[in-house]
This record gives sequence, structure tokens and C-alpha cells, in this order.
Amino acid sequence: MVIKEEILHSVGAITRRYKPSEIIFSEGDIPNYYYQIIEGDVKLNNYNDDGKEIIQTLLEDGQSIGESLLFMDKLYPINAIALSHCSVLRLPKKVFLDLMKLYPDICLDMNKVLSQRLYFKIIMTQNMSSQNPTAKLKVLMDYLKSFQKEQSPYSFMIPLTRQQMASLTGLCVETAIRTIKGMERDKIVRIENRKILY
DNA sequence: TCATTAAAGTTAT
DNA sequence: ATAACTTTAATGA
Repeated sequence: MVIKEEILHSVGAITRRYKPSEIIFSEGDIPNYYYQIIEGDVKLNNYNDDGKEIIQTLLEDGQSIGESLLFMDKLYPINAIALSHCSVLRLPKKVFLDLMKLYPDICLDMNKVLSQRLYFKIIMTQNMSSQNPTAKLKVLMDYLKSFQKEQSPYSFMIPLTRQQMASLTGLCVETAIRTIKGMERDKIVRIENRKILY
């Protein structure tokens, strides 16, 4: 949870609900609001020139959406799309910035979030450019697993479709699938009824 | 080696 | 039922 729900409510945040595949904001929109997910999953994406989807990030309960844009005067360079039924708290940008000025500890938490986002971007950029498919997928899975308590092998079920893993790493699905099969042969992952255990 | 295309099977809505 | 996802195979850069 980035900012406590009570605080957001107390300063006038409203809850908005989204259906799967509903757009929260689009590339080119003016960032006017701070968004925080109460419940549900959201993706931030782009499309490259061929129309292939590039997923920038996947977000879940408690995380904020596109917060970095609120500190600049730029248009959103990405789309935010609900993946499941979502309820999202929305707060006007102005109020959000006042919160930052007023409460240093909230501001510090925000910096923490921004740092995490930046860190993920650095990891994934290194990943996108060079590297073989196995390394790419391993970096992604390592990152996802790093948030788990249980670190033993095969204890973590990757909560992504192969499609999503491909879109996050810049691979095509078929390559992702073949590579994951290879990783199963090499005992890096286990596959149980199509679910990937790492 | 990996992307792309096509085709078919499987799962989720 | 229909769309979304998974898988395999052939082909080309």
C-alpha cells in the first residue's frame, strides 16, 4: 500500500471501478490524477510499430498507477488497462502534490515507490537489449520471485501467462514457450498443468 | 538462433 | 460460443 486508504479518502479521493480490458488512461492523455489500486490487476503497455504489445509493468492491489507523471508536465507515454475487475482510488493531482508537501513520510514512501519503478526499468532495459531468451525470462522470474517469502526452488507459481511474459521481455510467445520448455528440461522450472513453478 | 506465420488444441468467459 | 491462450511445425532473416 503506497498511501493509506483512510488518508486518501479523507482528502477526497473517490473510488472508480473498471471492468477487465477497460482503459484507465491512454497514451497522450494529460495526467490529472493520482491512482491507487484497491483491488485488481492493471497493466501499463505500449505498442511497437508492428503493433506488437510491449508490457511495461504489471500492477496489483495497493500499487499506484503512473505516479511518475504527476511530478512533470508531460503527457502519459503509456496506456493503463485493467486486467481484472478493479476498484481504484483517484485523487486530483493538485491534492496529491499538496499531500507530498504536507507529509514528509508519505513523500518518502512515494520516493521509495519511484525508486522501485526505476530499478525495475533498469533491470528490464538491460534485459530487453542483449541476452538470450533463457536469461531474459530468468531475470523476469527472479524479479517476480524476489517479493516472495518462500525462496526454495519451484515454490513460486509465476502469476503470468506466457503471452504476458513474452510481452514483458520482448520475445514472441512461441519463443517464450520453447524457452520455458527448455528450462524445464534443465530443471530451472517445473511445469504443472501449464503453470510455471520457479 | 529467433521471429513469423499458420493451424489446431485448450482454457476461460 | 467465442475469445484468449498454448502448443507445434514450417519457413525465412
